[in-house]
Amino acid sequence: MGKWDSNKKQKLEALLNTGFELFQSQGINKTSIADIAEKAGVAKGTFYLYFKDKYDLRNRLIAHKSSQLFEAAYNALENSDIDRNLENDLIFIVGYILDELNSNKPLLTFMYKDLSWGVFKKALSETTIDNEDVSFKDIYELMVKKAKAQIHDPEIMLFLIIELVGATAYSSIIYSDPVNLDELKPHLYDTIRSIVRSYVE
Amino acid sequence: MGKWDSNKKQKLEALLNTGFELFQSQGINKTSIADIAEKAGVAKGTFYLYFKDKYDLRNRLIAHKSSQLFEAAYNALENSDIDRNLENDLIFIVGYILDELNSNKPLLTFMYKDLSWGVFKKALSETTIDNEDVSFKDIYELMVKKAKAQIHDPEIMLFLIIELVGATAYSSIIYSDPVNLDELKPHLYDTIRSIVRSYVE
Amino acid sequence: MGKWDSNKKQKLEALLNTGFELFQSQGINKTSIADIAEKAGVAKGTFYLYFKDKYDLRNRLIAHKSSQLFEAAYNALENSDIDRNLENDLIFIVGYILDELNSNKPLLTFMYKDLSWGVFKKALSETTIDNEDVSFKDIYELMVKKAKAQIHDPEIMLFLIIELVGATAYSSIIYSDPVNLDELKPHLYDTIRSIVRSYVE
Amino acid sequence: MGKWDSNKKQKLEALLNTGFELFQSQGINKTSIADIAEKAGVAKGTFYLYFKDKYDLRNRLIAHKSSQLFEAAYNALENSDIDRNLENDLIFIVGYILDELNSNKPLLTFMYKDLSWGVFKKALSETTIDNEDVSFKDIYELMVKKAKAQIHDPEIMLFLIIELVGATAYSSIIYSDPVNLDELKPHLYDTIRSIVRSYVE
DNA sequence: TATGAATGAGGCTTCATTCAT
DNA sequence: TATGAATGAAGCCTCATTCAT
Repeated sequence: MGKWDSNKKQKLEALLNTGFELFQSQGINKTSIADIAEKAGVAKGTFYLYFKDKYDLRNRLIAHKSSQLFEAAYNALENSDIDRNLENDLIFIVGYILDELNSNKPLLTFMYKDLSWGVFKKALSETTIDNEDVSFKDIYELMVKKAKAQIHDPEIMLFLIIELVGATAYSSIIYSDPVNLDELKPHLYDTIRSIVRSYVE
Repeated sequence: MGKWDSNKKQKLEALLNTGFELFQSQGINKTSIADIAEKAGVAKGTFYLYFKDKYDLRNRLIAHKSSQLFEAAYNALENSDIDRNLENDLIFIVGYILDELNSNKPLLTFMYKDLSWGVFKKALSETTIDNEDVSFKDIYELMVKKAKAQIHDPEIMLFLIIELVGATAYSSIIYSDPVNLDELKPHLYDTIRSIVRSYVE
Repeated sequence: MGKWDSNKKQKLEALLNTGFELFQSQGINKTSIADIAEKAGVAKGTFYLYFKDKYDLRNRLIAHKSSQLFEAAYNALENSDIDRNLENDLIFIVGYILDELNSNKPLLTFMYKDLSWGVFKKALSETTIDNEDVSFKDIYELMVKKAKAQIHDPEIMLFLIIELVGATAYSSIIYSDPVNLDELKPHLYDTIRSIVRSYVE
Repeated sequence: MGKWDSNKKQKLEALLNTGFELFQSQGINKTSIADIAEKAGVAKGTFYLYFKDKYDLRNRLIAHKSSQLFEAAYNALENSDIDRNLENDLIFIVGYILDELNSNKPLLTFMYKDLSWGVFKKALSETTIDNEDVSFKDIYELMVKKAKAQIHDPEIMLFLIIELVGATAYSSIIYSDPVNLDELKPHLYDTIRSIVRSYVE
């Protein structure tokens, strides 16, 4: 990789990092492209060489960060010594992600706003930098396949779980409303178990 | 009521209606206060006599519209001949609201963005214009009380159901992703039944 | 005086007092008529029954306050035991007013902005509430007449002194630039004495 | 100098000139940034690339114009054949400036409003474009040094003279109150001579 | 006299985007 | 690729003033 290319990559990295920082801390509406460019140390015009507009940047960031989160959760699962089965695996992953978001509320806020299943699915299919061969989608498929029992409609099952967790977690973590995360967890885990069981043939 | 008071009420109504229309059709970001005022036939300054800013208007509209929706759903339930019990009642209400939102997608879009459980709870406590004595909160409490079995943590149960339905419905109705509403319904109803059952003591 | 009239007078008083307060604390540009009316406890429209606009109110206040200041200075002079002659009298009055303004900087700021000799002369001719027969103009004329020597062009002499004192005092009291009030005083007094002497025939 | 730099300078010049014109003719309160930009032939946003707000522009203009005025007065003095000494020099300069302001009342109005000794001192230290090495401050110091007698507190002496002249000139030129400029001059000159003499050791 | 809702012109400022360099 | 001056539309909001009551 020539010096030129690495320089180019540096600017892209700087824009991504700065964008993430600012979106997290101030929200996307209050972050201007001028802010991002200045803080990233590049000219305003340069921004447009890499992104269509700030929403383009945001979408890329959401996909990337979600993907990273699932990746980390899965790695933790692999290194854990819990009793492995579909229910437990899903709950471990949910728990990991909830704890992560709870300790990084700006990240939660950033990811949640305008988050759509579409963006999400894209993120789940995305292969992360560290593990270039496997996406969470692949992993989930594997988990389903390995399950002792047959699961019907696994995608819808995942959809229900993710939306349920996402929506309740946001309210719980950000507003502690109607209960805080620790109080929410048992309810959530019970519900997830119910959902999984109802998809077992 | 003096000539002024009625005039005042008219302007307020005009602003509310116009705001709702424009937020629905263009989204809040692309709707300017100037647009609202002009279309409502009042001066720009008049807007500020009634609302702090456009987010204030939006919050009031969301609360109002949500409240109306629940009210209508409950009225329909009362006039229906289904076998009445907590599970059936909740599913009827969810179904009614989903159909309503499915046939009025702009309303769904409008209500869902930045919808928080907090705003929602406020809406649920709000007494509608038509039925000045009862809020959905009251109704829900009654439904719980009437249930044959004891329900523990009814508020959390409602929270789980509402967030689950809200999040999945949005994706399903707006993007038909991962499935369309008709395909989603049975999954959703099963899940709701599971949830309710797990809260029965 | 009927209740009606006294009520009327009360509103006027309230507007004058509130206007003075707000002009002093925030400046005239940042004070709106709405502010004044609200704080004075009257309706906005009422303001226009008493004043043409806020500049009208300001001019009346400046004239009134200046007049009061000179009145107070003169009263102090009368009760003092200094060696009475034109030079000493003027310096006493100047000193009194400077000390007053130094301890009430908002008053100085308020009076100085846009203060014109025209407004001032009007103020000097105004008879104050407490002493309804005599204005400072009368007093000054008396002082000049009583002087042992003849003074030519007494009005111009007063003009020079007032403008000199006003302009230097403002800079000195507000900014301590180029020197603070205590350092300025001897210079000012010397200059005033020089001026007076040059008007003695 | 690149094409851009020269372009930049042109825009700045245009804004300065237009701002001066409009402030002079309409006053700063009635001059909007939109007016200035439009008349200068630049976009409204461009204004903000050069100035923080219109008061920033005004301050820069006052400093610049004052500086120019003193420069011109000093040049005239150098080319005159009066009997040179501190008193005469100062009176020559005062006279020159008074005549200048008398024949350019809008300039006087513009410079006088909110003029502070602070702004002024800055202007006096400013080196003008034409004569890049010498400021009026330097010149004044030279004049004082060259004086046959020792002058104590020369800065305060200048302060007294400038404030006296400024304040009286304004009233006299703009309102002919209490006398017009020609009538005022001898009084002013006498007073200046008195002041100077009182600072001679 | 007194009110205060309504007006709507007009100010300030931001910022995404372009384009000449 | 990279720059950043310039643009100008667009937004928000304030506020003096009017006028029906």
